[in-house]
Amino acid sequence: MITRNPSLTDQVKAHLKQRIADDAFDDGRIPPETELASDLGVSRTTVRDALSRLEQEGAIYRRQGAGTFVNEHGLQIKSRLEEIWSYEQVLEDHGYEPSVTVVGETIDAPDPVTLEALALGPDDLVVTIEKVFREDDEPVILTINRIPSQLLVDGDYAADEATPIYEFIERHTERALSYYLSEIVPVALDAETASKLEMPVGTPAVSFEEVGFDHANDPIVRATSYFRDDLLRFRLIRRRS
Amino acid sequence: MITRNPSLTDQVKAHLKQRIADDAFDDGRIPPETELASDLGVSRTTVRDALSRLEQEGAIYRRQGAGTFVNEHGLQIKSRLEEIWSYEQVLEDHGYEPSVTVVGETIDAPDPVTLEALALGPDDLVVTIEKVFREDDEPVILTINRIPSQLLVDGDYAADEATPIYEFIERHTERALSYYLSEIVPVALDAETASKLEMPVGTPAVSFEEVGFDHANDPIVRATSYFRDDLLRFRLIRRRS
DNA sequence: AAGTGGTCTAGACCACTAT
DNA sequence: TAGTGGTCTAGACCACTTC
Repeated sequence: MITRNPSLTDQVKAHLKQRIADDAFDDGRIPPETELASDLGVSRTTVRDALSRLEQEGAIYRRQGAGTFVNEHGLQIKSRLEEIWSYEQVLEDHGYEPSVTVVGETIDAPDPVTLEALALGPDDLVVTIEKVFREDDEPVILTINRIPSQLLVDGDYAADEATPIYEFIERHTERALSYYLSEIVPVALDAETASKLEMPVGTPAVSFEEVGFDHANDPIVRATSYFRDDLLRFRLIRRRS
Repeated sequence: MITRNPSLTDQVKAHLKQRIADDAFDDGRIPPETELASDLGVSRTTVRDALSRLEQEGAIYRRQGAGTFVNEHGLQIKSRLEEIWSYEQVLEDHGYEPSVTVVGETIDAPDPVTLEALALGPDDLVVTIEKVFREDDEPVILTINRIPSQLLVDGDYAADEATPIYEFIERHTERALSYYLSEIVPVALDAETASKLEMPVGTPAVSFEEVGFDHANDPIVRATSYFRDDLLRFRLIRRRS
């Protein structure tokens, strides 16, 4: 059944992804774009948009003049770094069934980095929410989210703090997350973080330092996250720009 | 002067990028797509392709119904993680003038990880090239590249080892790099690596473990890289997929 | 209501690969 | 030479924001 929303491109992409997963293409060869277009009853442009996105994800590769092929190496990529939107989803993509625990919640004056990153005034307060994501009782991710308290128009947000942060923001503020600007920072786990992740103090870890912006391009959240490298490793594809 | 190659899309993208850098748009507002199209004498599709790529890079943001705007926060991104192609370019993007030193070159039997990653046979050998990238005498990056010796058809490659690896491969093999599949791995610098990067032993660092594939999707190089976090930090944009 | 970006079409022509 | 993916066009219609 072909409808709008999700877009035709998204439907074509999902369809092809399914057929790739089912190993439905002989020799890993995907049919020509014109054939896909007429088979699916859409324009070649729509097919090409879907194929471009699958290529970006590493699911296929294309060779001009030769054809389009399944990329068996791309299957290693469970979640693409630049498309991460919630850590719940990341863990699910890795085959985990995550549980989330709120391990801390405070309202305080912001630290200097947060004050600067969120462009706050001297008297503004921030709500800090600290969460641990676990798989089978093993902690995998620790996140610290800081949101200006003035944005939380709905005072009754405490019960909702375990929901994914983008959803929490949509529910309890009048903003919505558009994108994150992230830094990849290497750390040795300090005593407090190590204990929360149940790892030895000093274990090398990757952390993300990021600021989330809304649709008007205003900063609305600063997040810091730590990851257990033994349980979760980030992969990505790099191409010539 | 409008020609093909670079493509129209690339020319439009470069043109707009320049105007953004020159701060030529009042209030950060970029003209409507239809206006850009007629001004530049190209179709709206071409303009939209260019704008989409600039949005991906974080240079602009778009709001349906409202318009297209310069993203002042995007200027923080010197080089996008998923578009890195040579570390020379990364350092130049950060305003450095890098110099490259080959600090080691061997031909040996591959270690087990390399053997597996490059799908080698038991008797195959690999050429290992180790390089340090410096800025103003400070080491910033250490890379180790491993290439099957059988691919190096040209025996006289030794003098070329300081050139960027993708160029080295194009010159001295019959293959060309198409993309890398990369893992982000946290490490504490061991004695040898620390000494090459002139940092204390045990310093936390980000490293990349990656395999490069050619246009036929065969693995042709395995690379491991270490970065000085105090001199070079990777940034990226994360969006909803 | 007017104007913006988002999606989709049908078709042309080019560049490259296979045979 | 035939067939593939790559680029580009002109235009239609939709969804959303702004006034």
